[in-house]
Amino acid sequence: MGDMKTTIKSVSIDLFFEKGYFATSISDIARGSGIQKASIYYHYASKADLLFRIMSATMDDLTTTLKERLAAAGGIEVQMRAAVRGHVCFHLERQKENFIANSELRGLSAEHYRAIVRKRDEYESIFQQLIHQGTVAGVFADVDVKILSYAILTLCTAGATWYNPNGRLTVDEIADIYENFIISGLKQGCLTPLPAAEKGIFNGTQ
Amino acid sequence: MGDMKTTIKSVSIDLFFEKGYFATSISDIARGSGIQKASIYYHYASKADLLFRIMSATMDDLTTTLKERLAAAGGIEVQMRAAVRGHVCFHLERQKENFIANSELRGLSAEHYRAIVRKRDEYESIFQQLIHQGTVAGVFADVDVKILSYAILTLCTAGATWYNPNGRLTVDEIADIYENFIISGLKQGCLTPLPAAEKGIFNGTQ
DNA sequence: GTCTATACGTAGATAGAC
DNA sequence: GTCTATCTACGTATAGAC
Repeated sequence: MGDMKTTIKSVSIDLFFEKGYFATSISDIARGSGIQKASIYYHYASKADLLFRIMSATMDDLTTTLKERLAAAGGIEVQMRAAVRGHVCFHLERQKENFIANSELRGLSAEHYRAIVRKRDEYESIFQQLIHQGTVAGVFADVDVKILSYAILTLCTAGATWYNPNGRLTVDEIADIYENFIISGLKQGCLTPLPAAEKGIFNGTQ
Repeated sequence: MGDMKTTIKSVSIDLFFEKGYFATSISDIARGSGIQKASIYYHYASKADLLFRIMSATMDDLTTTLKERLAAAGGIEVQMRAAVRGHVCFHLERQKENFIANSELRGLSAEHYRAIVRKRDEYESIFQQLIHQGTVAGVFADVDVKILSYAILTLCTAGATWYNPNGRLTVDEIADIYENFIISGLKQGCLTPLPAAEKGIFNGTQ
């Protein structure tokens, strides 16, 4: 946090989150950082460069966190719970960067855009593998993998839009709610009974 | 579609969706409409005025659609299914306007912002009432009404981000998937057994 | 209703002194 | 590393002719 390069990045995150990338000017960032706007260009090549570095670091950390959590979890349901919890917590704890990473893709150049989308796709594919394995194993209902992965991820990601750090619930409490909601949605226990062989018993409903 | 005022609005929806509100200039809109940029101001007071009219009309239509669907449905689960289906279909069928309405709030003036948020709150409260009624009646598990309403709405809304009209699935197929996922998530049949008095039987799982 | 012309501000970025 | 000064381009919006 000490050096100016870090300060500029930190100020940019705050401003991009509050006002949006396009509405934030280099002058705004300079003012927030306590320097003249020309000095920004000593540390960063352009405004788009700043945006890309923020997004790129966020995506890298997100995937690293997920892989760590999955390595420590065994069994498909437990892994999916860990993945969902990790996704929610990461997005709420680093709300601003995640909000930016999900809403300012249009500020990127073509190459940078591709780089970020590649990272996002890699992250999504981990969730898709988990869902696929769960359906094959009969732990989850026979759901559409692609649509459900988008649903689960955007659902949790949206938390970064409305989350209030001073609000009624803690990050862990919100993660609990999402975890149960999503696992129930994947199992669909009250809608379609799972094969008797898998569950041992039929679900009474329906 | 015949008059210039409608053309300008339609072109603006396309451009705001593709490039974003801030990245779209009045010159872009004029070029797309086949007139000079000064002529835009004969029809609309400002760029922000255009944005507000697009958002406002979209929100009004959204709420009207929901109320119509609910009036035709009986029973809490059936009503929730109708509400979810309506929300999904509206967002996919009018993808561009809905994407704009959910991502460009920062382009609005303070008063216009308040007006749109008021409309959104009214819409959300209908969902919150449904969830609350469902939990009281025991049709749904004892879930957190606020968080679940945000979850359900943002989940479906996000469809407008990734939906491809030429993609693998139809709007109705996607609506089916979302409906089952959400109803399962609200019932949580495979996680927490509902009160025996309400269901008549216990759910076998757990 | 649509045009041409233009006012006026501010944007991102660079040059070169210190 | 940070500054002052400046370039160049483009933004929204208006004035006034037709």
